[in-house]
Amino acid sequence: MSQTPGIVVGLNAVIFSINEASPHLLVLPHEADGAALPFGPFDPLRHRTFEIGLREWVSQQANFQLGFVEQLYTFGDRGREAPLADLPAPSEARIISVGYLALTPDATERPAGGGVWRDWYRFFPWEDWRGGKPTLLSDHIEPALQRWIDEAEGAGHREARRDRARITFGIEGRGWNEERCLDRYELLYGAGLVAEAARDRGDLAEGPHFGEAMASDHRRVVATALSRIRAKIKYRPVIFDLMPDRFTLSHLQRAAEAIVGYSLHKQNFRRALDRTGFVVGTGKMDAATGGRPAELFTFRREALKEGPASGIATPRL
Amino acid sequence: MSQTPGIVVGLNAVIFSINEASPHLLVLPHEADGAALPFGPFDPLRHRTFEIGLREWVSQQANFQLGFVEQLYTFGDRGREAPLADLPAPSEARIISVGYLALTPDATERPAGGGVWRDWYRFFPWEDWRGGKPTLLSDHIEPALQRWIDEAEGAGHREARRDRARITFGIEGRGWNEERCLDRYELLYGAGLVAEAARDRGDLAEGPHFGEAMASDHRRVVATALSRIRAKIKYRPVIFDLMPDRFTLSHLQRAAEAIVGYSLHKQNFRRALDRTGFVVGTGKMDAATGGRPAELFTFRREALKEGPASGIATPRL
DNA sequence: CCTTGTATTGCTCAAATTGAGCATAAGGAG
DNA sequence: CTCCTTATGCTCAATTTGAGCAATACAAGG
Repeated sequence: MSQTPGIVVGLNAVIFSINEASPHLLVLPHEADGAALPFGPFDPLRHRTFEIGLREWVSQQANFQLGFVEQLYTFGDRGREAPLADLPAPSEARIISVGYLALTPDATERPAGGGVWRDWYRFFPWEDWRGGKPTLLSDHIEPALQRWIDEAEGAGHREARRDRARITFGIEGRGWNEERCLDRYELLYGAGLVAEAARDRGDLAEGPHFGEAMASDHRRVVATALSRIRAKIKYRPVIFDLMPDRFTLSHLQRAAEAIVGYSLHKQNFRRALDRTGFVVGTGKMDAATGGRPAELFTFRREALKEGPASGIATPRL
Repeated sequence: MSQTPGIVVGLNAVIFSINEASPHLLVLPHEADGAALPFGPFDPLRHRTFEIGLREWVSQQANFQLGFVEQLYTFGDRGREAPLADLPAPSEARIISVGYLALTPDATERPAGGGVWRDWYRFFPWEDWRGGKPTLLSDHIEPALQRWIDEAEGAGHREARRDRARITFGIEGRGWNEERCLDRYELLYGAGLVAEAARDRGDLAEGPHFGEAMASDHRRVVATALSRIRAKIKYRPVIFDLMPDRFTLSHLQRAAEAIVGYSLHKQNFRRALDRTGFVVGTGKMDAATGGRPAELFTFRREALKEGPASGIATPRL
C-alpha cells in the first residue's frame, strides 16, 4: 500500500444562528456559483484534530467563537472539485471535505472576512411550512416531479420514482416528514430540478430550478445539516445553543418553529417544555411583545445532569 | 493555499451480523494489539465514492456482499497512526479514516481473508444487560470510576468527573441509557481504564483494564457503530437488514435485545411491532422452538412506502 | 376612561399510547 | 396423560398527547 496520491482535505462549516425571527446561515457570497460555505484547509501538521482546526480558522476569519460543534459527514465524491477551481490543487487531486455543523447564539453583528448571514430557507424554500404548505410545492415542484416520474422509461422504473417522491415529499396524504430534508434535496438534484444538477453535468439547462444555488455541493452539505438539527432538536437540548441568555417562551417557540419548519401548538409546546425542566423563569418581564408582557426564561444547565437529557417536543399545530 | 501534505485516507468497516443467539462483529485477529477492523485504503483514482470503494474491497477480501452501509464518522486525530506501524506510510503522513457501519444478515459461513466473527460484547462487556446489570459494573468498573473521581485535584474538577460518570453510566438510579455507549467508552479511555489508553500513552500500565482491546482506535469506532445502531433501530427498520428471510417473532426479539443490550417485554414488543405493519405471518411454522411452534414471519418491504418509516419499539422488561 | 386588540398563561377532556400483567394454546418429553 | 416450555391473545390502569376554552395583562385609540 502506498500513499494515496493527491488528496486534499478541507473543512466545511455550516454555521447556524437564529436571530429573533428568522434562521440564518453564514455564507460567503460569490457571483459565479452562488454563495459558498466557509471552507478551510485542514493542515495535519498544525492541528491535532479536525475540530481544533475548524475552530481556529473560523475564529480567525469571522469575528466570533463557535459554541456547539459537531461533525456531519465526509464528502468525497468525484465531481465535487470542479466548481472550486480557484483552489490551486493539482488536477489529479481529490478534494475530500469534512462537513461540520456549528451553532452560535443570536449573531446579529456582522461577521468579518466577507461572510454574511442569509436566511437558510432562501436555499430551501420548499422546506418552510410555517405559514402552511408553500405554494411553490403545489404549484411548481409537485408538477415538475410528476413530469420527472412520467418521463421514466418502463413501468417499474416509473413506479420506483413515484414511490420515492411519495415518501420523501409526503405526497398523497402520507404527511410531510421535516427530517427528510436531505432526501428531498437529493431527489431534486437527481431529477435535475436544482441548478447544481445542470451545472455539474455541464448542461445549459432549461426547465425549472428551485431555491438559490450554492457553490460546489455546499447546498447538499447544508441539507445534511438541516436534517441533522431537525432531528436532534427532539432528543438533545441543542436549541439552547442558539438562544441568548434570556428569552421568552414565544421566542423559544419561534426558534423551534424556524428549525423544524412548521408552526407549533403553543400550549402543548409549553406543557412538554415544562416537564423537561430545561427552563426556569427569571421573574423579569419583557414588555415589548405587543400584548401581555411575557416572562423572561433562562436555560437550566443542571437539568442535563438529571433526566436522560432529551430534547424539546415539537407538537404540530 | 497549497495541497495538504502527506494525507492517507483509509476506510474502516464495522460489519455487524447477528446469528440466532448472539451479535457478531467481523475482525482480523492480531497478536500484538488485539483484533483489528477490516481496513482498506481509499484510492481516489479508482473509486468515485467512498461507499463504492468500501463495497469493492469488502467483497474482495471477505466472501460476501454488504447490504446496508452507512457512513459513521471520520477520525483524524493525531496519535492514531502509531499502532498501525505496519503501514508503510511516510512518517509525516496523517492517516484519516472514514468509518462505515455495514449490516449483513445471519452470516454463519466463515469469511475469507482471515476475518472471523466475534461476539461484540467481548469488547464491551459492560454494555450487555440482557441478564440484568453486569456484575463487572458493580464489582469493578464503578469502584474504579470512583477512584478516578476521587483522585481528581480540586473540588470543581472532582465534581465535573462525578457528573460525567453519573450521566454516562447512569449511576444513582438515573437509569442506564444504552445509546451512550460511545460516551462510556471515551470516559473509560480518559480514565485510563481500557488497555488502549495506556498503550497510546506509552505507559506500562498498572490498574484494571476492561474489555478486550483492539488495534489503533478501532474500539472507539466500534463504540460509535454500536451507539449508532442502538439509536437507529428505534426510528428506522434497520433490524431487518440483520435478519434472514424468515424468522419467528422471538428470533426478532432476541436480535433486538442483542442490539440494545437489555431484555424486552415480549407482549408489548409484539403489540408495537404489529402496529408498524413491518412483518406478516407466512402461515409456515417453526417447530424447533422447544415449546409451542412459532409462526414464521417475513419483512413487508411495502410498509416502507406507507408509514413515516419508523423503527421498532424496545419496551424494557 | 372604556373598548378593542394582541399575546400570555392556566386549565380541561377525550383519544391514544404505554406499562404490566393474567390466561390460554400447542407442541415435546417422560 | 401430565408436566414443561414457549407462543399468542386479551385486559386494565396510568400516562401522554392532541385539541381546545377561558381568563389575564398590557397598549393603543376613540
